[in-house]
Amino acid sequence: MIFIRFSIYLKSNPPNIMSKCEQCIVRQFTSLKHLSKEEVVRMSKCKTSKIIKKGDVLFEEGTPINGIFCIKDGVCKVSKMSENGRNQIISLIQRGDLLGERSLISDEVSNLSAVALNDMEVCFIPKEEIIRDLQRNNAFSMSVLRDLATSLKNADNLIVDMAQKTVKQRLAETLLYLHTKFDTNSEGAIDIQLSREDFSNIIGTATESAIRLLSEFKKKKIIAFKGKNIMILDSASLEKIAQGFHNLL
Amino acid sequence: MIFIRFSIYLKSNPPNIMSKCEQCIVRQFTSLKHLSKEEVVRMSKCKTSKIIKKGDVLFEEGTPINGIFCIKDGVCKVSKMSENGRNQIISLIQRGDLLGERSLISDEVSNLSAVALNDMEVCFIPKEEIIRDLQRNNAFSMSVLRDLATSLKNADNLIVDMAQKTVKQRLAETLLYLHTKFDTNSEGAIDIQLSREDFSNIIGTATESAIRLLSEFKKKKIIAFKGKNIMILDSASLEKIAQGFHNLL
DNA sequence: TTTAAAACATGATATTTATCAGGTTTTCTA
DNA sequence: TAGAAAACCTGATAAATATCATGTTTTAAA
Repeated sequence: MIFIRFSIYLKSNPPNIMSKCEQCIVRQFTSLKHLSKEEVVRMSKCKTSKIIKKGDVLFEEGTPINGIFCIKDGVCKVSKMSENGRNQIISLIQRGDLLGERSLISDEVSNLSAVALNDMEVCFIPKEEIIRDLQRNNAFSMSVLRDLATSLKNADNLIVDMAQKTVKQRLAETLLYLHTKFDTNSEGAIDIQLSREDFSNIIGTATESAIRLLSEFKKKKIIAFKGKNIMILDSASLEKIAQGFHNLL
Repeated sequence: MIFIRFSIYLKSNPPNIMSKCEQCIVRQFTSLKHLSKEEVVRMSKCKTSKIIKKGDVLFEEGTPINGIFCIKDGVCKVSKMSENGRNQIISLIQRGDLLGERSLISDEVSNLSAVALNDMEVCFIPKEEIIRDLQRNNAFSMSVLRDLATSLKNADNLIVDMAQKTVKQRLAETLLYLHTKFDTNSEGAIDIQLSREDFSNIIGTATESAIRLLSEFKKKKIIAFKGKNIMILDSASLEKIAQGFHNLL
């Protein structure tokens, strides 16, 4: 058992931290795949790799980022403080995602914070390098344009959900989203650990409300807890709840 | 009096509908200002101008747009249907804004609907033309990239507000936003007409709740109604309310 | 100009959600 | 490994908001 775990660890977390971008598989999942061979070599030379521990901050709202992060492994939550003093999680970012494009393009301090949800391996590419590539490589800038367009579409959907749906609907929606976005672990549970407070910060509610609703879903056998992870037992019910059929359950 | 009105009409609504992009002032407010002389001439030849009456639809959620709109005059509301069957207004678009970039870039049907709030004058530039310019003119594509980045930042802010703020806070926020975004008319009121239902669709609440809160603000002399338009009397109070100081008022 | 429809308004009530207050369990750290 | 801190949980209550019902005013259309 330990042996199996170890082999999985090796697979998703290659210890070769300072590997070159030329050979990096993760790059192929991102807009960076449109860079030319020379551009990749240049990038590889100026990039830095970092290990970020669970709970550590990648960057903080109001501070300059000065580059973009390419996520090689792990997951982080991206959030923003509300004037009410509560944190709102805007998105979850994982392996194969880029992070920080927006601030780089607008040349502004970050409007968001990013905190690791588990141990992460990320590469940081300095601003000048990316700006240079954006200005010279049209395939690359078009790809970034498409990424931003997708983010904007997702943001629009989130606005509507936040404005119109009940807390219960939003929780159901979130669970379904996690189910599709993240892998399933050996126990059949979603392979991401979110605290009850994280859940409340995703759906925009009081922590107690998130706890109560999760308990309710558990009692109704819609979800189950496998340690700190959640397993979806009845996604059909979750879909109905997300669409607003509360009373039928 | 009629004469004065007529002269204002001429100023903001030049009857020369089919004017050339080369001479169009509005183009200078948009990313289209980065196009070369030749590109502008090409665009001018393939663009179409339209008059859109108050209440008319520019495009509908789920349908292809096949180009972008450049707003020469008037205002429209951009909204999306929630699964709950209620409409959520995502943004208000006015003179000098472009509309439809996102769908064009992602090559998808629109995720949003746009409806005129007053009589509008818009130009429509077909997709092929814009895509061509995006691919060849880097200053232009970088500018569109910055536009999308700004939209994304605004969307993030809206998500947080919708998720964390009360309906009263959101209404105060909306009124302040309208005050900064739109001009003031001759009576000192905000020069845009939104129905109570529009307000409820902006802040994401029941129409009755929007009505009640607007009445409350009126009773407390924070706003006043000038016909169908709203005048801000006490923006300091609105700011406090938006930040969550409800009970002090 | 009359009439129908839409928009606006308000009260009563039900539902949803937050807050407060008090617990238990788990996790971290000295 | 003990003790502290964090996370989790539950009940009681208050506050915010939606819903329903009903009436008035304004707008648009015949």
